[in-house]
Amino acid sequence: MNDISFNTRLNTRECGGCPIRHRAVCARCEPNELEQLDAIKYYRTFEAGQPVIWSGDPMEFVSSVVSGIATLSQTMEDGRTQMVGLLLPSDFIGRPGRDTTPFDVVAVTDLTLCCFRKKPFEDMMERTPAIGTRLLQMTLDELDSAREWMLVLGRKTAREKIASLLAIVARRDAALHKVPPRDGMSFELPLTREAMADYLGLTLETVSRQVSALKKSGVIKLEGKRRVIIPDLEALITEAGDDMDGAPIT
Amino acid sequence: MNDISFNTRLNTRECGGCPIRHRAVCARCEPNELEQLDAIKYYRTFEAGQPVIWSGDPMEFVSSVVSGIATLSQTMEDGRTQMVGLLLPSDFIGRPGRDTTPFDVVAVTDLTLCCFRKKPFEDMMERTPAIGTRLLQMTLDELDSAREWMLVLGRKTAREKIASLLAIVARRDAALHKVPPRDGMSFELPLTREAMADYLGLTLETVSRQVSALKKSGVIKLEGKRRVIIPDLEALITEAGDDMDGAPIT
DNA sequence: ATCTTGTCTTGATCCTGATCAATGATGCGC
DNA sequence: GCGCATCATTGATCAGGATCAAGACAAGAT
Repeated sequence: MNDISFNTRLNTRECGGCPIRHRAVCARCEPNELEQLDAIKYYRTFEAGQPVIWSGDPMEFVSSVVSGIATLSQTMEDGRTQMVGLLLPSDFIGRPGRDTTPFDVVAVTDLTLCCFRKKPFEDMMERTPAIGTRLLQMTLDELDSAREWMLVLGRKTAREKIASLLAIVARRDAALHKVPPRDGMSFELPLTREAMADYLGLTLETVSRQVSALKKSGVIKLEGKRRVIIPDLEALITEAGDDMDGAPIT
Repeated sequence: MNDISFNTRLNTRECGGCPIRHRAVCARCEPNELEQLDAIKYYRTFEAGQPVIWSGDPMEFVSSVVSGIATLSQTMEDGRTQMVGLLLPSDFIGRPGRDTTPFDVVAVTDLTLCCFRKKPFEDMMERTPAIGTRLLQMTLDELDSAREWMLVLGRKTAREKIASLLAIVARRDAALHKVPPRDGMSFELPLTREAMADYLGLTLETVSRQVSALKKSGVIKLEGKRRVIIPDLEALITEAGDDMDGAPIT
């Protein structure tokens, strides 16, 4: 793959799963009926670790993740925290119709968001029902994911939880590169042990132990601390306590 | 309150939170632009304990709960079960745009659903964007609730989980009767200990013990096994580990 | 080269909630 | 009334994961 084709792909790729299917980067693409939105859209970048918005803040924009990873989480007064969503490229952030943000959003890696000021976006939704329809589909998918995660949090063992997380990240990573997940695939795990613990309702020590245990039993291999290799995808999914069906490739 | 006024209220009340704000029972009400839906809507009743639909079944209708209570749940192959939603009157069941049902729906009490065949409902959604908008709002609310529940499942102790469940049912019960929740309120807990356990990711023994413990410390009172009295709402919410804000009255 | 700092691993011990088991209520059919 | 089924309570014991604590490892900073 040479530079030109790479750049071409980059420049013309769609803005992730943004409900408005505009182009993310290239200004030279063929016009479409939604280009008016260019007037109200802008990009914001955040460094790894930076908060994007806090729970309770006024919601001034909605956005979609262009690159990088963010987390959606809640914290109790005594400091216990639970991650409630992992935002990968193509995920949507925000709630048309609400004024305040319900959860904390934090950039895990360097992060680029494609933002729309909220009011113009809502006006646009009214004029273009297709946006609402698409947003409804995305929201329904997220609701299914959240509910599937409730099974993980409520009923799975620590080992199953880790395997579930790895299986999900593997699937999403594959989907991001538009290839089916396969045996032997590898991916960079974007989360620290602590972030994994927050996601899974565990402590970081337990996460570390169970990751080691999965490595020892050959279900996963590690390159360094973060790159994970999945020699046998079905084995991983079995460890997660899932069967092969279910689990859409989201 | 005499019989006539009671019947009048009953006959003209809206069909819960159904995205289509038609009248639930009365055929004599003033016509509105959505009455065409009467042609595609019908009612179904289920006895307590009956399944409404199983995960994976083809989805032939969408519906809204008119009366009674249903649960939305998932089960693993080995039998571990996690409830992922509690469907009270006004809740919507179904997924426009999807063909199969993602979770099991079971009637907990006797249940009446107001159903719409799925295809005509989808057509209607296309012609009437307001329905989609309303459905989007409802779905976003459900997503928030699901995410709040993830904190309960992932990070709260057994005692806090029980208190959280009681607080939620108390709030929803109050909302259903259109009164604010208040100290001294009481409600019929519609769930068995086992169903509570499935909702909270606990065993029924632990539920029983913690309910007893909350009773012993005076946070709740019981009349029989099922009727719960909340002498001090704030105390209950404190036991749940929440602060007073958050928690919309849904 | 050494010191920091952040991240991860591993060990020892404790405690919450699961599991196994027995016993009480309550309601229902006859 | 009695037997039976369902649901709930309570007790004894166990185990999975939390907690507390010590070190390992890598990447920068000085």
